Amino acid sequence: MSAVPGTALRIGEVALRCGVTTRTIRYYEELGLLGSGSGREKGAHRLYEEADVARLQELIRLRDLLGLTLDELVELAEAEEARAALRGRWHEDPSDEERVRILDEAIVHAKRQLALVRSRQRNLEEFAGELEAKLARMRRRKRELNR
Amino acid sequence: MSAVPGTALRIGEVALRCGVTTRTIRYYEELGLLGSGSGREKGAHRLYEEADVARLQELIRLRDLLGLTLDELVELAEAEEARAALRGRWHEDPSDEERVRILDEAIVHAKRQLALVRSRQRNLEEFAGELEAKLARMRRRKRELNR
DNA sequence: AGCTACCGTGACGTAAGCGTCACGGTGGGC
DNA sequence: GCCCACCGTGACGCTTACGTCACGGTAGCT
Repeated sequence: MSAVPGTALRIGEVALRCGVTTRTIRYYEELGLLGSGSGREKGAHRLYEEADVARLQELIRLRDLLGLTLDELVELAEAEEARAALRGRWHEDPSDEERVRILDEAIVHAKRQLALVRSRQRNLEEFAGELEAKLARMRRRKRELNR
Repeated sequence: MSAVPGTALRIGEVALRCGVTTRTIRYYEELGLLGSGSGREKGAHRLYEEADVARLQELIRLRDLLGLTLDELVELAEAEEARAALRGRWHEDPSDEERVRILDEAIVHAKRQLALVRSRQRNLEEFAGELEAKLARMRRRKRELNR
């Protein structure tokens, strides 16, 4: 939500790009999932940039592909924000040990998400396998009929 | 729901095995997803067999892995029941042409489900790919720090 | 300044998917 | 026959994830 000029999107645009409604975006902000970031004057329009769109799209993917609830997304986002706070210190205090620690945390986080995705993939593969087997059985029976 | 003796389970057992509550099972029956099958006397306990457990587990998988709504499951089940009605005619009227038609319908159905699963797998693979890339970037930066 | 299209902020509404009583009935072991 | 654990049947409750007004404000264009 920092003020990078030239990439200012209004809520309607963001909603369109992400395939959700503006209501959803405001709701997610209310839950603490999205910006609300650097205080905007009361009544003023929300402004977003590309990074925010990417963020929202990732949230939607976690929701739709992995079936995470919004509460689970909030937990996840809280962990991310803790790391974002660390990232803030990245530029101020460039101690290399500190940087390695920050990276390590981020890596652990990404690995956890990846593990979730992989697990879901395995479940789907098992399911697919059973469906293939069923299909094979039916096709065999059909061939036997055609003889 | 046919009367195969020796495999009679009560609702609580089924719930336990499938990781749901009895309420869920009754609700699914109310929606037409499960037996209610060959009329049971009013007030009598529901009885299930292994096939019913398998059926419920498949429904739960479709719900959890693919995120289908119960309405979508109902549509799916209605199509299945139409085919089950056909299967009834399988043994009465063993015309080979009829059997091929029945098999063809079942095959189309299984293919549709499989396509759904494959599509979901592709989406997950894309997601996993992005996560891997992110991980690789972070690991590279970490190595650069350790030099 | 005025027009138009979009936006912000409550606040109430709603559909899905069960949870949770209350109350009476079932059924299998002793 | 009795007991105890489980079940059936309503019926109302609840949470999640937004939908849907109403009403006033904003901002870019002219």
